[in-house]
Amino acid sequence: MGVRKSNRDVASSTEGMRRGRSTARSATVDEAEEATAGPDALDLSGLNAVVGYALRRAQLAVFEDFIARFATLDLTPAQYSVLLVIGNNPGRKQAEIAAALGIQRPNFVSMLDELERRGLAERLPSATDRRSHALVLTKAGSALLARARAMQDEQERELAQKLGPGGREMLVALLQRLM
Amino acid sequence: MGVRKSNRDVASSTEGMRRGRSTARSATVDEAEEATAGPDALDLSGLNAVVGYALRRAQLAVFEDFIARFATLDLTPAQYSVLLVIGNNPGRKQAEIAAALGIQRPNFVSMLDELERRGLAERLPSATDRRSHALVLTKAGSALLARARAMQDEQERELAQKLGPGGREMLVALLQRLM
DNA sequence: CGATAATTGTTATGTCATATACCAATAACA
DNA sequence: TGTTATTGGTATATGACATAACAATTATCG
Repeated sequence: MGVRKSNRDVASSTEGMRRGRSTARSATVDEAEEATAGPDALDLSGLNAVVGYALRRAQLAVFEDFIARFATLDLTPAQYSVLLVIGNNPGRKQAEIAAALGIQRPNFVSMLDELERRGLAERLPSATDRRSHALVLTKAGSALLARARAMQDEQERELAQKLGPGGREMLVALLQRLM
Repeated sequence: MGVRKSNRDVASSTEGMRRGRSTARSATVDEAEEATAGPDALDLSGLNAVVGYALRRAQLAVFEDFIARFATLDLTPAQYSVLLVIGNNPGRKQAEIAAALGIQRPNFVSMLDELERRGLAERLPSATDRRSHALVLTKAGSALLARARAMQDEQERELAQKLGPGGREMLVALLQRLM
Protein backbone atom coordinates (compact mmCIF):
# COMPACT_ATOMS: atom_id res chain seq x y z
CA MET A 1 0.00 0.00 0.00
CA GLY A 2 1.81 3.00 -1.20
CA VAL A 3 0.13 5.30 1.14
CA ARG A 4 3.35 7.06 1.74
CA LYS A 5 4.98 7.08 -1.60
CA SER A 6 4.63 9.54 -4.36
CA ASN A 7 7.02 12.34 -4.72
CA ARG A 8 4.81 15.29 -4.80
CA ASP A 9 7.09 17.14 -7.10
CA VAL A 10 5.73 20.58 -7.44
CA ALA A 11 7.86 23.60 -6.99
CA SER A 12 9.47 23.46 -3.63
CA SER A 13 12.04 26.15 -3.80
CA THR A 14 14.59 27.41 -6.19
CA GLU A 15 13.45 29.88 -8.72
CA GLY A 16 9.71 29.85 -8.32
CA MET A 17 9.76 30.27 -4.60
CA ARG A 18 12.21 33.01 -4.11
CA ARG A 19 9.59 35.64 -3.73
CA GLY A 20 9.20 34.94 -0.09
CA ARG A 21 6.35 36.77 1.49
CA SER A 22 6.20 39.82 -0.68
CA THR A 23 2.56 40.53 -1.21
CA ALA A 24 3.37 42.27 -4.42
CA ARG A 25 2.89 39.70 -7.09
CA SER A 26 3.49 40.75 -10.64
CA ALA A 27 2.10 37.84 -12.56
CA THR A 28 0.71 34.50 -11.59
CA VAL A 29 1.64 31.32 -13.32
CA ASP A 30 -1.73 31.43 -14.89
CA GLU A 31 -1.33 34.86 -16.33
CA ALA A 32 2.13 34.20 -17.62
CA GLU A 33 0.93 31.11 -19.35
CA GLU A 34 -2.09 32.71 -20.91
CA ALA A 35 -0.38 35.90 -21.90
CA THR A 36 0.51 34.66 -25.32
CA ALA A 37 3.54 33.22 -23.67
CA GLY A 38 7.02 33.97 -24.76
CA PRO A 39 8.88 31.44 -26.79
CA ASP A 40 10.10 29.69 -23.68
CA ALA A 41 6.99 29.64 -21.58
CA LEU A 42 5.59 26.18 -21.05
CA ASP A 43 1.94 25.30 -21.16
CA LEU A 44 0.98 24.34 -17.64
CA SER A 45 -2.74 24.69 -18.11
CA GLY A 46 -3.26 21.01 -17.46
CA LEU A 47 -1.72 21.27 -14.05
CA ASN A 48 -3.23 24.50 -12.94
CA ALA A 49 -6.65 22.96 -13.12
CA VAL A 50 -5.69 20.21 -10.71
CA VAL A 51 -6.71 20.73 -7.12
CA GLY A 52 -4.02 18.41 -5.81
CA TYR A 53 -1.31 20.33 -7.58
CA ALA A 54 -2.48 23.68 -6.28
CA LEU A 55 -2.80 22.20 -2.82
CA ARG A 56 0.72 20.89 -2.89
CA ARG A 57 2.24 24.10 -4.09
CA ALA A 58 0.32 26.23 -1.65
CA GLN A 59 1.25 23.94 1.20
CA LEU A 60 4.92 24.14 0.29
CA ALA A 61 4.77 27.90 0.01
CA VAL A 62 3.11 28.29 3.40
CA PHE A 63 5.48 25.86 5.05
CA GLU A 64 8.47 27.56 3.55
CA ASP A 65 7.28 30.85 4.93
CA PHE A 66 6.68 29.21 8.28
CA ILE A 67 10.16 27.75 8.38
CA ALA A 68 11.72 31.09 7.54
CA ARG A 69 9.79 32.82 10.30
CA PHE A 70 10.54 30.16 12.85
CA ALA A 71 14.23 30.02 12.03
CA THR A 72 14.95 32.33 14.94
CA LEU A 73 13.16 29.95 17.29
CA ASP A 74 14.70 26.95 15.56
CA LEU A 75 11.34 25.24 15.30
CA THR A 76 10.03 23.19 12.44
CA PRO A 77 6.32 23.03 11.74
CA ALA A 78 6.28 19.52 13.18
CA GLN A 79 8.05 20.62 16.34
CA TYR A 80 5.69 23.52 16.73
CA SER A 81 2.71 21.24 16.39
CA VAL A 82 4.13 18.90 19.01
CA LEU A 83 4.75 21.69 21.48
CA LEU A 84 1.30 23.07 20.82
CA VAL A 85 -0.49 19.80 21.40
CA ILE A 86 1.52 18.93 24.48
CA GLY A 87 0.88 22.39 25.84
CA ASN A 88 -2.84 22.00 25.32
CA ASN A 89 -2.87 18.44 26.58
CA PRO A 90 -0.29 18.07 29.31
CA GLY A 91 0.17 14.72 30.93
CA ARG A 92 -0.80 12.68 27.91
CA LYS A 93 1.30 9.75 26.87
CA GLN A 94 3.50 9.66 23.82
CA ALA A 95 1.26 7.34 21.90
CA GLU A 96 -1.67 9.72 22.27
CA ILE A 97 0.17 12.83 21.22
CA ALA A 98 1.79 11.04 18.32
CA ALA A 99 -1.49 9.59 17.13
CA ALA A 100 -3.23 12.94 17.35
CA LEU A 101 -0.60 14.39 15.07
CA GLY A 102 -0.48 11.43 12.74
CA ILE A 103 3.11 10.68 13.67
CA GLN A 104 4.24 7.06 13.92
CA ARG A 105 5.32 6.26 17.43
CA PRO A 106 8.81 5.15 16.40
CA ASN A 107 9.36 8.45 14.64
CA PHE A 108 8.04 10.37 17.59
CA VAL A 109 10.80 9.10 19.84
CA SER A 110 13.60 11.09 18.27
CA MET A 111 11.40 14.15 18.01
CA LEU A 112 10.80 14.02 21.72
CA ASP A 113 14.44 13.26 22.39
CA GLU A 114 15.32 16.48 20.67
CA LEU A 115 12.71 18.55 22.46
CA GLU A 116 13.83 17.08 25.75
CA ARG A 117 17.46 17.67 24.93
CA ARG A 118 16.65 21.32 24.34
CA GLY A 119 14.83 21.48 27.63
CA LEU A 120 11.48 22.26 26.08
CA ALA A 121 9.52 19.12 26.96
CA GLU A 122 9.77 16.40 29.53
CA ARG A 123 8.84 12.75 29.83
CA LEU A 124 7.44 12.28 33.29
CA PRO A 125 6.75 8.83 34.66
CA SER A 126 3.08 8.04 34.60
CA ALA A 127 1.60 7.36 38.01
CA THR A 128 -0.82 4.79 36.69
CA ASP A 129 1.14 2.98 34.03
CA ARG A 130 4.79 2.21 34.31
CA ARG A 131 5.06 1.71 30.59
CA SER A 132 3.99 5.15 29.54
CA HIS A 133 5.37 8.63 29.86
CA ALA A 134 3.37 11.69 30.71
CA LEU A 135 4.44 14.48 28.40
CA VAL A 136 4.63 18.03 29.64
CA LEU A 137 6.27 21.26 28.63
CA THR A 138 9.00 22.76 30.74
CA LYS A 139 8.91 26.41 31.66
CA ALA A 140 11.26 27.09 28.80
CA GLY A 141 9.01 25.08 26.55
CA SER A 142 5.95 27.06 27.54
CA ALA A 143 7.83 30.29 27.07
CA LEU A 144 9.03 29.29 23.64
CA LEU A 145 5.57 28.11 22.70
CA ALA A 146 4.17 31.48 23.68
CA ARG A 147 6.63 33.21 21.40
CA ALA A 148 5.91 30.72 18.66
CA ARG A 149 2.17 31.25 18.98
CA ALA A 150 2.65 34.97 18.54
CA MET A 151 4.72 34.37 15.43
CA GLN A 152 2.18 31.96 14.11
CA ASP A 153 -0.61 34.44 14.73
CA GLU A 154 1.32 36.96 12.72
CA GLN A 155 1.67 34.55 9.82
CA GLU A 156 -2.01 33.82 10.03
CA ARG A 157 -2.77 37.51 9.82
CA GLU A 158 -0.60 37.94 6.76
CA LEU A 159 -2.18 34.93 5.13
CA ALA A 160 -5.60 36.36 5.87
CA GLN A 161 -4.55 39.55 4.17
CA LYS A 162 -3.40 37.66 1.11
CA LEU A 163 -6.65 35.77 1.04
CA GLY A 164 -8.88 38.77 1.25
CA PRO A 165 -11.93 39.40 3.44
CA GLY A 166 -13.28 36.13 4.75
CA GLY A 167 -10.88 34.26 2.54
CA ARG A 168 -9.00 32.57 5.31
CA GLU A 169 -12.09 31.17 6.95
CA MET A 170 -13.46 30.15 3.58
CA LEU A 171 -10.22 28.38 2.73
CA VAL A 172 -10.11 26.49 6.01
CA ALA A 173 -13.73 25.48 5.62
CA LEU A 174 -13.10 24.17 2.13
CA LEU A 175 -10.00 22.30 3.20
CA GLN A 176 -11.95 20.72 6.00
CA ARG A 177 -14.31 19.22 3.50
CA LEU A 178 -11.47 17.37 1.86
CA MET A 179 -10.60 15.35 4.95
CA MET B 1 -0.79 8.68 5.43
CA GLY B 2 0.60 10.69 8.25
CA VAL B 3 -2.74 12.12 9.13
CA ARG B 4 -5.20 10.74 11.52
CA LYS B 5 -8.66 10.66 10.27
CA SER B 6 -11.27 11.34 12.88
CA ASN B 7 -10.08 14.46 14.56
CA ARG B 8 -13.16 15.99 16.04
CA ASP B 9 -12.18 19.50 16.89
CA VAL B 10 -14.37 19.45 19.95
CA ALA B 11 -11.79 21.36 21.88
CA SER B 12 -13.79 21.75 25.06
CA SER B 13 -11.98 20.96 28.27
CA THR B 14 -9.56 23.84 27.84
CA GLU B 15 -7.29 21.90 30.15
CA GLY B 16 -8.59 23.62 33.21
CA MET B 17 -9.03 20.27 34.90
CA ARG B 18 -5.88 18.62 33.66
CA ARG B 19 -4.70 16.73 36.65
CA GLY B 20 -0.96 16.78 36.62
CA ARG B 21 0.11 13.97 38.86
CA SER B 22 -2.31 13.98 41.71
CA THR B 23 -4.37 10.86 41.38
CA ALA B 24 -6.56 11.76 44.24
CA ARG B 25 -9.45 10.18 42.39
CA SER B 26 -9.82 7.02 40.49
CA ALA B 27 -8.02 7.40 37.21
CA THR B 28 -10.92 5.74 35.49
CA VAL B 29 -12.06 9.05 34.15
CA ASP B 30 -9.02 8.86 31.97
CA GLU B 31 -9.79 5.57 30.37
CA ALA B 32 -13.47 4.86 30.66
CA GLU B 33 -14.53 7.12 27.88
CA GLU B 34 -14.47 4.98 24.80
CA ALA B 35 -14.46 1.24 24.53
CA THR B 36 -11.94 1.38 21.72
CA ALA B 37 -9.04 2.04 24.00
CA GLY B 38 -9.49 5.69 23.27
CA PRO B 39 -9.33 8.00 26.23
CA ASP B 40 -10.97 11.33 25.93
CA ALA B 41 -10.16 13.24 22.83
CA LEU B 42 -7.27 15.62 22.82
CA ASP B 43 -7.65 19.33 22.43
CA LEU B 44 -6.48 20.15 18.94
CA SER B 45 -8.11 23.53 18.70
CA GLY B 46 -4.76 25.22 18.42
CA LEU B 47 -3.92 23.30 15.31
CA ASN B 48 -7.25 23.46 13.60
CA ALA B 49 -6.97 27.20 13.42
CA VAL B 50 -3.71 26.98 11.51
CA VAL B 51 -3.94 27.33 7.74
CA GLY B 52 -0.71 25.47 7.18
CA TYR B 53 -1.88 22.48 9.14
CA ALA B 54 -5.18 22.28 7.30
CA LEU B 55 -3.33 22.65 4.04
CA ARG B 56 -0.97 19.83 4.81
CA ARG B 57 -3.71 17.48 5.90
CA ALA B 58 -5.91 18.26 2.94
CA GLN B 59 -3.02 17.84 0.56
CA LEU B 60 -2.13 14.48 2.05
CA ALA B 61 -5.73 13.33 1.84
CA VAL B 62 -6.08 14.35 -1.80
CA PHE B 63 -2.75 12.80 -2.74
CA GLU B 64 -3.61 9.60 -0.96
CA ASP B 65 -6.80 9.40 -2.91
CA PHE B 66 -4.91 10.16 -6.09
CA ILE B 67 -2.39 7.42 -5.44
CA ALA B 68 -5.10 4.89 -4.77
CA ARG B 69 -6.88 5.77 -8.00
CA PHE B 70 -3.71 5.70 -10.05
CA ALA B 71 -2.50 2.43 -8.61
CA THR B 72 -3.93 0.61 -11.61
CA LEU B 73 -1.89 2.83 -13.92
CA ASP B 74 1.12 2.65 -11.63
CA LEU B 75 1.54 6.39 -11.74
CA THR B 76 2.53 8.66 -8.90
CA PRO B 77 1.33 12.24 -8.81
CA ALA B 78 4.81 13.33 -9.82
CA GLN B 79 4.90 10.95 -12.75
CA TYR B 80 1.49 12.08 -13.87
CA SER B 81 2.57 15.69 -13.75
CA VAL B 82 5.65 14.91 -15.79
CA LEU B 83 3.69 13.06 -18.47
CA LEU B 84 1.16 15.85 -18.55
CA VAL B 85 3.70 18.60 -19.02
CA ILE B 86 5.71 16.69 -21.60
CA GLY B 87 2.51 15.89 -23.46
CA ASN B 88 1.55 19.55 -23.52
CA ASN B 89 5.06 20.70 -24.33
CA PRO B 90 6.70 18.11 -26.53
CA GLY B 91 10.28 18.64 -27.61
CA ARG B 92 11.31 20.63 -24.58
CA LYS B 93 14.56 19.88 -22.85
CA GLN B 94 14.84 18.22 -19.50
CA ALA B 95 15.90 21.35 -17.71
CA GLU B 96 12.79 23.19 -18.85
CA ILE B 97 10.34 20.48 -17.89
CA ALA B 98 12.06 19.96 -14.57
CA ALA B 99 12.10 23.67 -13.77
CA ALA B 100 8.44 24.04 -14.67
CA LEU B 101 7.60 21.34 -12.18
CA GLY B 102 9.99 22.55 -9.51
CA ILE B 103 12.03 19.39 -9.74
CA GLN B 104 15.77 19.59 -9.34
CA ARG B 105 17.50 18.48 -12.51
CA PRO B 106 19.52 15.78 -10.78
CA ASN B 107 16.34 14.30 -9.37
CA PHE B 108 14.64 14.49 -12.70
CA VAL B 109 17.14 12.12 -14.29
CA SER B 110 15.95 8.99 -12.54
CA MET B 111 12.33 9.96 -13.04
CA LEU B 112 12.89 10.14 -16.76
CA ASP B 113 14.92 6.97 -16.71
CA GLU B 114 11.94 5.19 -15.27
CA LEU B 115 9.44 6.68 -17.71
CA GLU B 116 11.73 5.80 -20.56
CA ARG B 117 12.27 2.29 -19.24
CA ARG B 118 8.51 1.83 -19.22
CA GLY B 119 8.32 3.07 -22.77
CA LEU B 120 6.20 6.11 -21.89
CA ALA B 121 8.61 8.91 -22.71
CA GLU B 122 11.67 9.36 -24.84
CA ARG B 123 14.81 11.46 -24.86
CA LEU B 124 15.36 12.51 -28.43
CA PRO B 125 18.56 14.23 -29.48
CA SER B 126 18.06 17.92 -29.96
CA ALA B 127 18.72 19.14 -33.45
CA THR B 128 20.14 22.43 -32.31
CA ASP B 129 21.99 21.57 -29.13
CA ARG B 130 23.97 18.44 -28.67
CA ARG B 131 23.87 18.80 -24.91
CA SER B 132 20.16 18.71 -24.47
CA HIS B 133 17.46 16.14 -24.99
CA ALA B 134 14.10 16.81 -26.53
CA LEU B 135 11.49 15.10 -24.41
CA VAL B 136 8.46 13.53 -26.01
CA LEU B 137 5.83 10.99 -25.14
CA THR B 138 5.72 7.69 -26.92
CA LYS B 139 2.46 6.37 -28.29
CA ALA B 140 2.13 4.27 -25.18
CA GLY B 141 2.85 7.34 -23.11
CA SER B 142 0.16 9.36 -24.81
CA ALA B 143 -2.29 6.53 -24.42
CA LEU B 144 -1.54 6.17 -20.74
CA LEU B 145 -1.76 9.90 -20.26
CA ALA B 146 -5.20 9.89 -21.85
CA ARG B 147 -6.38 7.28 -19.42
CA ALA B 148 -4.77 9.14 -16.56
CA ARG B 149 -6.44 12.37 -17.56
CA ALA B 150 -9.80 10.68 -17.50
CA MET B 151 -9.10 9.34 -14.04
CA GLN B 152 -7.93 12.69 -12.88
CA ASP B 153 -11.03 14.35 -14.24
CA GLU B 154 -13.07 11.90 -12.28
CA GLN B 155 -11.25 12.75 -9.09
CA GLU B 156 -11.73 16.40 -9.82
CA ARG B 157 -15.45 15.84 -10.20
CA GLU B 158 -15.66 14.03 -6.90
CA LEU B 159 -13.66 16.74 -5.21
CA ALA B 160 -15.99 19.34 -6.69
CA GLN B 161 -18.90 17.45 -5.24
CA LYS B 162 -17.30 17.39 -1.83
CA LEU B 163 -16.61 21.10 -2.06
CA GLY B 164 -20.10 22.12 -3.02
CA PRO B 165 -21.25 24.50 -5.76
CA GLY B 166 -18.43 26.71 -6.86
CA GLY B 167 -16.30 25.38 -4.06
CA ARG B 168 -13.63 23.88 -6.24
CA GLU B 169 -13.04 27.04 -8.21
CA MET B 170 -13.10 29.06 -5.03
CA LEU B 171 -10.56 26.77 -3.43
CA VAL B 172 -8.20 26.91 -6.38
CA ALA B 173 -8.49 30.68 -6.51
CA LEU B 174 -7.66 30.96 -2.82
CA LEU B 175 -4.74 28.58 -3.11
CA GLN B 176 -3.40 30.58 -6.02
CA ARG B 177 -3.21 33.59 -3.76
CA LEU B 178 -0.84 31.80 -1.47
CA MET B 179 1.83 31.25 -4.08
C1' DC C 1 -5.80 -17.37 39.23
C1' DG C 2 -2.95 -17.71 35.12
C1' DA C 3 -2.17 -17.94 30.19
C1' DT C 4 -2.53 -15.11 26.40
C1' DA C 5 -3.19 -10.87 24.09
C1' DA C 6 -2.54 -5.95 23.79
C1' DT C 7 -0.10 -1.68 24.73
C1' DT C 8 4.04 1.36 25.38
C1' DG C 9 8.30 3.15 24.29
C1' DT C 10 12.16 1.95 21.76
C1' DT C 11 15.77 0.27 18.34
C1' DA C 12 16.87 -1.02 13.90
C1' DT C 13 16.18 -0.54 9.31
C1' DG C 14 14.43 0.45 4.65
C1' DT C 15 12.37 3.64 1.30
C1' DC C 16 11.48 7.82 -0.86
C1' DA C 17 11.71 12.84 -1.81
C1' DT C 18 14.68 16.29 -2.14
C1' DA C 19 19.02 19.22 -1.76
C1' DT C 20 23.89 20.19 -2.93
C1' DA C 21 28.52 19.58 -4.96
C1' DC C 22 30.82 18.27 -8.70
C1' DC C 23 31.82 16.69 -13.53
C1' DA C 24 32.39 16.29 -18.84
C1' DA C 25 30.53 17.84 -22.90
C1' DT C 26 28.85 21.49 -25.26
C1' DA C 27 27.35 26.06 -26.25
C1' DA C 28 27.33 31.14 -25.63
C1' DC C 29 29.75 35.18 -25.27
C1' DA C 30 33.02 39.04 -24.50
C1' DT D 1 40.03 33.03 -28.79
C1' DG D 2 39.56 32.25 -23.92
C1' DT D 3 36.23 32.35 -20.39
C1' DT D 4 31.77 31.54 -18.67
C1' DA D 5 27.19 29.33 -18.69
C1' DT D 6 24.29 25.54 -19.58
C1' DT D 7 22.98 20.63 -19.91
C1' DG D 8 22.55 16.08 -18.41
C1' DG D 9 24.38 13.24 -15.24
C1' DT D 10 26.71 11.05 -10.89
C1' DA D 11 27.44 10.82 -6.19
C1' DT D 12 25.87 11.79 -1.91
C1' DA D 13 23.69 13.73 2.25
C1' DT D 14 19.48 14.64 4.71
C1' DG D 15 15.18 14.43 6.19
C1' DA D 16 10.33 12.43 6.42
C1' DC D 17 8.15 8.42 6.79
C1' DA D 18 7.05 3.39 7.19
C1' DT D 19 7.51 -1.50 9.16
C1' DA D 20 9.38 -5.23 12.04
C1' DA D 21 10.73 -6.69 16.23
C1' DC D 22 11.45 -6.48 21.31
C1' DA D 23 11.31 -6.01 26.51
C1' DA D 24 8.56 -4.35 29.95
C1' DT D 25 4.26 -3.81 31.42
C1' DT D 26 -0.80 -4.01 31.60
C1' DA D 27 -5.35 -5.87 30.10
C1' DT D 28 -8.30 -9.55 29.08
C1' DC D 29 -10.72 -13.59 29.80
C1' DG D 30 -11.46 -18.61 30.36
